[in-house]
Amino acid sequence: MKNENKYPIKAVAQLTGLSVHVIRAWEKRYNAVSPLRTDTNRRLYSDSDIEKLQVLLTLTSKGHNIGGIANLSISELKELLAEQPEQPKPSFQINRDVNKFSDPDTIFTSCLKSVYDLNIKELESHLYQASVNLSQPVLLDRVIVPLITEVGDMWKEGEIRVYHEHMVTASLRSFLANLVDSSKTNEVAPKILVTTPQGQLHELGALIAAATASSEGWNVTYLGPNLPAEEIVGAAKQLNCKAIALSIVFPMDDWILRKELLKFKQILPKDIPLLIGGKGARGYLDVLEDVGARVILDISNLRKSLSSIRENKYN
Amino acid sequence: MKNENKYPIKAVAQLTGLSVHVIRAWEKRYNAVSPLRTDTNRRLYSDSDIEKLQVLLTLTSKGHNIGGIANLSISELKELLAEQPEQPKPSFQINRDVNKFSDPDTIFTSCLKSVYDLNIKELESHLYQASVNLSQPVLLDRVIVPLITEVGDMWKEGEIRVYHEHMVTASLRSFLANLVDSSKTNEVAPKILVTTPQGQLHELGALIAAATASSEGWNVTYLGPNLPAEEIVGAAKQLNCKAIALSIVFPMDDWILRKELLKFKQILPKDIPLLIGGKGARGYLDVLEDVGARVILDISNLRKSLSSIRENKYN
DNA sequence: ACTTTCTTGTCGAGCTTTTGTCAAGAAAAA
DNA sequence: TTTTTCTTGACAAAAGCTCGACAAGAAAGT
Repeated sequence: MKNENKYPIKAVAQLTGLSVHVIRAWEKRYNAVSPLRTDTNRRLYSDSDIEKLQVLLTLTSKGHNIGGIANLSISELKELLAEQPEQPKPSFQINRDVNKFSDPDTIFTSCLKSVYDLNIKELESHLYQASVNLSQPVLLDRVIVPLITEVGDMWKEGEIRVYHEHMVTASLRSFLANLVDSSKTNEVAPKILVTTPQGQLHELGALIAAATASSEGWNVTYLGPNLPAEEIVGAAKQLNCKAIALSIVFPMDDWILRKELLKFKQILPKDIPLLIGGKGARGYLDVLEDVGARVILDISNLRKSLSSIRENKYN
Repeated sequence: MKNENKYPIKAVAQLTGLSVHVIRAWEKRYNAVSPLRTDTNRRLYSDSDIEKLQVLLTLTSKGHNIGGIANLSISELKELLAEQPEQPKPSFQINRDVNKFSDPDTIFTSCLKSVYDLNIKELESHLYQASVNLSQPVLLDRVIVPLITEVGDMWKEGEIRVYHEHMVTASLRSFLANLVDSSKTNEVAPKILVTTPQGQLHELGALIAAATASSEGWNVTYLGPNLPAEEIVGAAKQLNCKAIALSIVFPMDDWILRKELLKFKQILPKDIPLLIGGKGARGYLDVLEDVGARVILDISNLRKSLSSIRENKYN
């Protein structure tokens, strides 16, 4: 285990979106984390410290009070995160059509079945039902994201083939793109640029971010995947964007992406915050800290960051 | 026995959708649940508490009165759930008024202007107008294809930047995807698989093909770009497709693509015609002939091929 | 048909607990 | 020098608790 404790408190604040005051308060009052100290008493946070803080932030936004969960271990916290209190689902078939249209878990299961069956039309109709009957947060959190995760897992496990995954992607992509542009354009709304860095071909994460920002009232410009840093910054400048959101899903140790991300340090104006999310984001904590980006853990986190940016409270 | 009670009331409210007031009222008036209390009198709910509240909510929304069912046990409630079906689903259509912009060339020029101005919303609104006022063939032939060509040219000439092209692509992509799925599925219609071969990331051509096939009455399965030959054939077989359409735009002398295309010779069943179009197709005439593919030069060509396949006149 | 009663979601007042924020003064780093 | 960080103590907003009230709608009685 390579224990690299290297982040000063300000970097942690930058990455997580917490304020330095809160970080210290959580440590003092609840022993949430125990960062190492330098000889001169400065705190030095490790990657796992950051991860724990991030999970705590997520859970608090889900309604947990910090005092009650701060002293739990990371694994316990993740259990809480994963836990979706079960909707009643006995194995009887009668139950199926009771709340078929308004229960996110049921819809999710239906979608998954459509994927297995390679039935695109059915999948799309389920998604359409979902978009009518569920709020956008619920739709994203309980249906779309689990679906993407599950399909990704099945693909890794070899349970489905590449074309299954492509099919779902194509379908979800057009569905999510609709969620974005269906919201009305407000001319005074702040603009945000959403895309993925060069080399990152998977765009579902970016689309989810775009849909979220859109539902939060932002004026979203979605550029599709795989765009070089210079282009991203160029577009952001020209469009006068208030923020940039990127999604990274490919796992760590990709030095090309590392290099690509580092470019932002040179060319990104200080006043444009950079939000980076996606499964792969955590593998690049060091670089992200370097470029002053904020790591986004999940959707609620993204919402929070967006609204804080909007109110100019950004750090 | 674990630490079962872990949800504060706020989390329960978010999870169930009930307001905190209602949760407390149900407890006080009907003893619906009996959450534990912390030392400081805060409520802590268990998973089963949450489950019960969820069931109660479902039942009340179906007409049961809370006072009558709140004190039942979970198992009794679940029995109640296993009753009465339901199915209301009104659908309505909005009728747009006819617009004066019905000339394809005018619309095309407007679109191009929007691209120059980097005004995505305007572009999308023009496209929407076009889809309302023009027939699909005209829309594709006179607006979409010229637009893509023109943008591609501008990009080559250096008149626009990469992000411009991305922007247009993203916009067109979602627009075209809509054209595809908006057509109703006919169960007896022949199926066609549309995608691009591995290495080909540009998908607009494929989307145009998909939209065309769709308007020709085919049942289109669009798999997005960049799929290996084995997967393409695998999907076509599983879906029992009557044809496969691929789009190639990247120019010649790509030996990887050459190799990829040659694979089809081995694995493609004889009875599935392979249609290959796009700007790049010409660069691979030799290979395509070898695989027995049909080269598609333009949209009308595609239409013709599709209808001949449909009537089994192919070969 | 018209009251009267019951049911039930919502709200506010007053109080306590939790939690984010800040200031001040000192020390370390840049 | 200027910025960052540290600790401590304090403050105030947010959120939880109880009790009570109110109003719209359903049910029941006349």
